[in-house]
Amino acid sequence: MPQASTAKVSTAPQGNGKANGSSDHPPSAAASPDALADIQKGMAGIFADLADLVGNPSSLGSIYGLLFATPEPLSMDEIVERLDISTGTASQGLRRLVELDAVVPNKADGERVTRYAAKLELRPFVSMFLNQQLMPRLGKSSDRLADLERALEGLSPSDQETLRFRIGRAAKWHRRAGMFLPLIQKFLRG
Amino acid sequence: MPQASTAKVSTAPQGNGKANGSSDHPPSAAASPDALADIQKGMAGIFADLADLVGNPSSLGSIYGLLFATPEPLSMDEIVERLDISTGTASQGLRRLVELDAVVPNKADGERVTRYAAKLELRPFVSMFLNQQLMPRLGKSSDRLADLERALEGLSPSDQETLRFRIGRAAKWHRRAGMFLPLIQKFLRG
DNA sequence: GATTCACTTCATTTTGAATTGAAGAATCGC
DNA sequence: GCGATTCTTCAATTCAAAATGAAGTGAATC
Repeated sequence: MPQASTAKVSTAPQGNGKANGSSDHPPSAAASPDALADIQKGMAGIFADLADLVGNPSSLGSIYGLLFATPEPLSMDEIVERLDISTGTASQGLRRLVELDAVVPNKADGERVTRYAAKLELRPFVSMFLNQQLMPRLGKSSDRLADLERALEGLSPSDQETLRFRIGRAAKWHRRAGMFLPLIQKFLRG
Repeated sequence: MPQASTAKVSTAPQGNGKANGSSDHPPSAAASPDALADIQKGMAGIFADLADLVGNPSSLGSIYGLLFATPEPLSMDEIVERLDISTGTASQGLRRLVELDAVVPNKADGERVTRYAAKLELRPFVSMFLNQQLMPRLGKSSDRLADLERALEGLSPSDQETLRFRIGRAAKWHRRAGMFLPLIQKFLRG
């Protein structure tokens, strides 16, 4: 049972959220105590689950989710505060997200802090998963399968026959997968 | 770094492997000390990695891999011995594999033990992954997204506009994914 | 119906990834 | 330069999933 992630994702609804610099809409028709914070929390949770589904630390997802649901860019400190994570996690997570091109850092002119915004395209996320997680692993298994096929030599003829067939079968699936992934990428692009 | 799994998968190449009941080919042209055991070990490793790639305990993969590379069905004890895992792990792993229809149990007539053989079709494996791991999670996220969309009410008009757009975008990707998975299944079938 | 053997269950332990947080580095304004 | 502020690093900690193994269950044999 893969646990719905993130018992946290900020429990604290303290004062008003919305710590962003510029904008300052008159709170106008604000309904719930802080509806925006709730939505941000929700998004953080959703993306946290998604992240660990594809084998990434869920904090990565939380951070991205928060930014995705935040109109204005956030500083690292704001992220730390809202998600209630450590500075270390935030720092590393942001670095990774920037590498993945899922988040854009922005050190504005006279500012001291760097602020981060989510790129709204999710494609990089997906294709990063395909390229960095699936492809390399598939490649490695294929190589290993090839090694095994070579090792068949030293087998009794009957075992040799059986295993050659079976290894061939496994290899066939690897080939299929290897053909599909690029195909999926193309589909995502279209 | 997801560690290439399974430092074990049986280190011990003790005496002769091949503990299977019936067959007993004259070892004929046996080259390496025990080539069959090596291949089995290799397969166990490959499938262990694959298993944890898709979020299953790697022991599941080891067991399946071993059976996949074993001409004759194996008893639980033989599996425990060859993979050097505990009876508990083997018992639970086999149960799961049988549920997944990846392995067939066979309590032969006058025998006391149940012997297990790998089903060679890998399709069940793949489609199980799609159906039991991906689909449900995607469904859950979709629901959660819908909830968030409803929560937009209590937002300032400008935030509302921004977030409606963004949530819509996330939802679009979910829909795409939801369309693709069945499509992949069909491809696997063909 | 007692004994043996095959298997299951589950409380405990192990393990390894994720997280923390404080110390150090870097950067900026003065 | 100096101090203040932001960010990075990494050894130590936490935590949950996986593995263990011994006690329990059940079935087959005599």
